Amino acid sequence: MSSNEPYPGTQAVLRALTLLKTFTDEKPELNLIELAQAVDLNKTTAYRLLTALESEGLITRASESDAYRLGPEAIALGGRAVRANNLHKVCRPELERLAAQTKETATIEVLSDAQSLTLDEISGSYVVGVSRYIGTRWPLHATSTGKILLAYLPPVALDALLVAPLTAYTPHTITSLTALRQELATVCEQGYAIGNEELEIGFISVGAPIRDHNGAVVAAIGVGGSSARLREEIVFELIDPVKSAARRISEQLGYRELIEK
Amino acid sequence: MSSNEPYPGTQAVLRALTLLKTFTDEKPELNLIELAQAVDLNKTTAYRLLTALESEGLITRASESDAYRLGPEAIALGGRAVRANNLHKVCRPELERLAAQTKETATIEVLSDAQSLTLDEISGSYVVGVSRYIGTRWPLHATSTGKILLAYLPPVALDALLVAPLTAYTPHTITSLTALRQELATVCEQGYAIGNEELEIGFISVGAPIRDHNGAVVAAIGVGGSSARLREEIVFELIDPVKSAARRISEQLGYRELIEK
DNA sequence: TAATATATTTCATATTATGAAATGACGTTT
DNA sequence: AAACGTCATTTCATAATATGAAATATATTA
Repeated sequence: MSSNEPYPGTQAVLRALTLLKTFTDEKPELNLIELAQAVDLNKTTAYRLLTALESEGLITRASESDAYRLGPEAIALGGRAVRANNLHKVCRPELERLAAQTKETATIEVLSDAQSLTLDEISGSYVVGVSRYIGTRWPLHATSTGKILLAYLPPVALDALLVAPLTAYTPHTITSLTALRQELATVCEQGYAIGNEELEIGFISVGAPIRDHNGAVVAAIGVGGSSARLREEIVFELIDPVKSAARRISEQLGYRELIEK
Repeated sequence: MSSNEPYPGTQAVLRALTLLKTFTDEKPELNLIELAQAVDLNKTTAYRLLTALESEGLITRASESDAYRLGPEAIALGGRAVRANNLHKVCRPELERLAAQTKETATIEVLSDAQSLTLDEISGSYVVGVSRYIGTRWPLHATSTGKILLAYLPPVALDALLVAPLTAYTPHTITSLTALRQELATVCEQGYAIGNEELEIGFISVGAPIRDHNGAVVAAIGVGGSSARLREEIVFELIDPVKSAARRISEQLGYRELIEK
């Protein structure tokens, strides 16, 4: 079977899932017509699928307007998905330790869909809000953890992901493919990556690779915060804690560092 | 249309969603046969639906075994659902309902800056003015909602907030730290708090905890009014409505009460 | 090597999803 | 108050699509 032909007999399900994915942070509430247009479905069909999704709690409707939005069951599902990931279990205590130690926000990220997906997050003591970014995806070339995830990729996989143009989020974003490859080489050599206001002005972070028992890099751990606090010499103080946390997690995943040089 | 007959033309979608819900914290990894049996589906049908879910990233398979588990897209979906269902949106209709039902004034409050901050308010029919207190902060130890917010705090955080002296606003205000700790224990046990003219003579209220998808208490909901109306037996009639409203809001935030005893 | 257990594919069939059109609900304009 | 507009919802004839029994592939165990 060709790899991206839809599996036969799944049209309705695929359409329903596409509807679910239409809800974004930018447009979290949509009405029937908007949804039908966005996914190019007949209004009636969209309505029927939405009714099914609603009956199972995956979407709800604002009581006043009758706009649809993602529902409680989606939240519960996401929670179960996070907890099912055993990476999450192992990383939790290390994230807490890292956040406590540095007073900055610590996250673990995995590669998902050519982006960096935040699996878990602990806010540093400077921030009140909790886990605002779990489940969010970030561009790989503009974050410290993203660069980690890229840097250790096998060449073929890397080539597939490194395609121009690289969106410039700030004046610091690396936008040239050669410059990025250069940076990734440095990252590999150092064993950590720094994200210096490349995604957002005012945000600086440090990331390090998490390896499984085969030595494959399966995730990245990072800490970051406001550039107002993290002046250059302070950023450097984050490197060791992050690398140590990454090493301890990797060890728990069965990774044994090679002794030789 | 009868209310719990499935909407026609949605069999496949409903079956797919049922499959998704089969993954739990206790059994986060399932193989084809287990899944098919659990939801009483033909093996082939289950397989086809799973393939569709997998192709959209809602489920993945452990690379070694070929067991299914919830995938990254489920995490991403959950994240978006959390952000789309903020407290304010979810609470609004429940506040209105509570105010209509009890004819008293209903509010939601969150912890902010060692005080209880009124996020939203709906006046009951007995009160003339409307939402006079949105954005106001109240002492934690002298209100029903404040005591709720304290009662479920982790010990360390509680210790940081419980510092003498506790200002006496009325003769009923709890001013001893030990008495307050005692009261908070009772509140936890009961699942509601009563504020009996502790902030202001003539004002009585009942509060209950609102939990997010992690089970953490993130807000409190309360109703209250004049002690002239709310004689003891009437106050007790508020408890159930408030607790129910809190429970419904929590459910919408993705909280799933534990089933076990 | 055979046997077992599981995943995957095939394919004829009719059940089920589909969408055009009609209707309903509700607010806004004339 | 009537006419209009917008959007959600229902109806229903039709065929496209989901279905499941059976066959096959793949891996693991005896």
